[in-house]
Amino acid sequence: MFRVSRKLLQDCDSMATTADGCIQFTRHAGDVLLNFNRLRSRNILTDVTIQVDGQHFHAHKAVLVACSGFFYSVFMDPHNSNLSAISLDPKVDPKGFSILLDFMYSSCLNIKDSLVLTTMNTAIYLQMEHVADTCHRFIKSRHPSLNMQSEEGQTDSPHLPEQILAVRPLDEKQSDFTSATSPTPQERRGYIPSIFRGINTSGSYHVYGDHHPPAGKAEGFYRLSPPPRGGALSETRSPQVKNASVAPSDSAIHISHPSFPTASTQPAGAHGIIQGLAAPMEEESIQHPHTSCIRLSSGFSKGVICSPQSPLRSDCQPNSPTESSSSRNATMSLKQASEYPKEAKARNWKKYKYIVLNQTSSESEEVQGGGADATGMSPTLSPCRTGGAGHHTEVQADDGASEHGHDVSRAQSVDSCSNTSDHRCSSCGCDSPQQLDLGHLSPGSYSRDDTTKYSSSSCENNASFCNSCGSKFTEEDALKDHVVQVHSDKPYKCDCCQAAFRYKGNLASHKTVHTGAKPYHCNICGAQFNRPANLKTHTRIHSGEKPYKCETCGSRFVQVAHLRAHVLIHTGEKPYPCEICGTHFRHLQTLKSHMRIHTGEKPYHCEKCDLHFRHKSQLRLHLRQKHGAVTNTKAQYHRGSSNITTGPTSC
DNA sequence: TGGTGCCACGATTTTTAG
DNA sequence: CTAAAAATCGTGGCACCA
Repeated sequence: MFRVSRKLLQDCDSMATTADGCIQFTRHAGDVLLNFNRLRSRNILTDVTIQVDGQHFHAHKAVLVACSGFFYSVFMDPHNSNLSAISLDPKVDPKGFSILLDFMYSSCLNIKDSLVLTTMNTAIYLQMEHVADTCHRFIKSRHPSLNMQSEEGQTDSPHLPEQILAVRPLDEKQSDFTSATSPTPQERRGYIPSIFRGINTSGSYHVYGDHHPPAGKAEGFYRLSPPPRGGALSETRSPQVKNASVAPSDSAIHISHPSFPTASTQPAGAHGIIQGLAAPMEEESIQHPHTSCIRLSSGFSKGVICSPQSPLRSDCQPNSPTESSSSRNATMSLKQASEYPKEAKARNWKKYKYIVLNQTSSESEEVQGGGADATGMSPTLSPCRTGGAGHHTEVQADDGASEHGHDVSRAQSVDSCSNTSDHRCSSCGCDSPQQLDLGHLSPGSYSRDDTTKYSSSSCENNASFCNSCGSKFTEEDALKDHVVQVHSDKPYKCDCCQAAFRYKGNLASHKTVHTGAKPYHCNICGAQFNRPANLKTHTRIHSGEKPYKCETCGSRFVQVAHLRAHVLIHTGEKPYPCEICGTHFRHLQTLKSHMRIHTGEKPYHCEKCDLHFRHKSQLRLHLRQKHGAVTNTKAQYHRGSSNITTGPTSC
């Protein structure tokens, strides 16, 4: 250990010091889980397949064991440690399992009214009591009349224990599944979650870590019998619960991992969200000394739901992650996001890291478009996903409270799970379900869009004010004109086309492209370039300089973009999907070429043979083989001057 | 001016169809 | 087995942005 200066901590915003001076990387845990989820999404290093009602889920045993007592029991058995696949009883709802699997990897539990019972029962089955407990409280909070009756009913349910973890041999006809014996009822009884004993505030959750499910063969499948669909609760639930299951509006529960700066948001009336403490606690929130309190956002309920304590575990089993007990980390992380130093090398590393551990294509798009890494803030992304769809969370990097001028309480992330954000001005009370009114933002905290930058509509009256000079306008158009004429941040305009640029250099570059001038010459080959930077890159061809090295294989590249494309080989990522046939490609160009299969386009034509080819390389090969054509090599031509030109080609 | 995303080329390899 | 088709991947250059 060593002590660090305040300056260092300021520079390294993801760090914090403990009392003994230990450097704590506050985002580390979150990053690790996020990366695990990315690995899972790309099926990298997953070591087990869980089959649920015909659907297959790939996962990492370590994560499963860390989060589920059930999986802990399965995989910690030395006889089962090599299991590569497990089949749950088909009665297990794959949707419920998917939700819980997503929770394991993201710390966000996203459930819907229609699935809350399924989710709860699956959680019971997987021995994720705290999740089941939360589901139960969720139901109860929506339907207080449910009260304890059903809980007691569950407690007394004579068949429940056996149903919760009924491990039985797979049907003999499925030969690829190994058989397994069932635990004794006494063993199973230990799995009864506390919710069936009522809301347990004593923390006396049952220890299940000492239980081991029956051992199957070392390799093969387990088949496991879950509680009956709908679970015991559904059998004894009150009419209110029935109503809850068909409630028209879905609700989402977000349980924030302490390491994740996730803040759930919700529109009034649309989603009920049990929100972690990423956002500052509101007045209705209560910090219980022994429990982590999660706020039930307005529009859903005004109540406070106290998250359950983590169930006790055996000595060797890790506790499952529970809800956030503090918003400190989350708040800090988001603040860090907005203040993260834009040091070039750091950005490069984050970019590289993003590539190496990027998600699926859809996620990739979200990251790029949603700014996951405009500043490389991947750790600030909420990993909340729904149904394995890989939704991302956009982080509102700017600090609402500081920018607003009022006491703005708003969620700090726009969560795709709820697809909304909760922006509320506590001063004037205005509510913006979509986005915090830019008019509340002070100059300098705006988007790059000129029109939205200054256009504002005060919550206090109908007048609009220029945030730059304070001028008042009664009409939005007048304000916009004022902004463009007076405060445009792109003052450099092209005389020819009126294109505007923020920087003088950009305008100069732009003019060079309209003139076509290429004043920069390569002294070795004479190649001409319009930009010194392009010439500099070009000269690497001659010097052999390849500054960008792949840390995996050691390959070196002239351009960092080439390295980025290259590392996809190692990650296995194919971020370009064909929307028609679903085939994924590693390179955009390949996808474009592939799309010609669907369009039937064959743009490359041999006039001598009247043959059409889909790919230029096909035509080239044809020309060589059939007509003895000699095409220019890359080194012999420059674009536009060769006999193989961009676009459709004929011989 | 550096960083970066994107486009495109072309050699090569892999897959598929006959 | 062979040819065609498709995919892979390294590479060079352009142009936008800050």
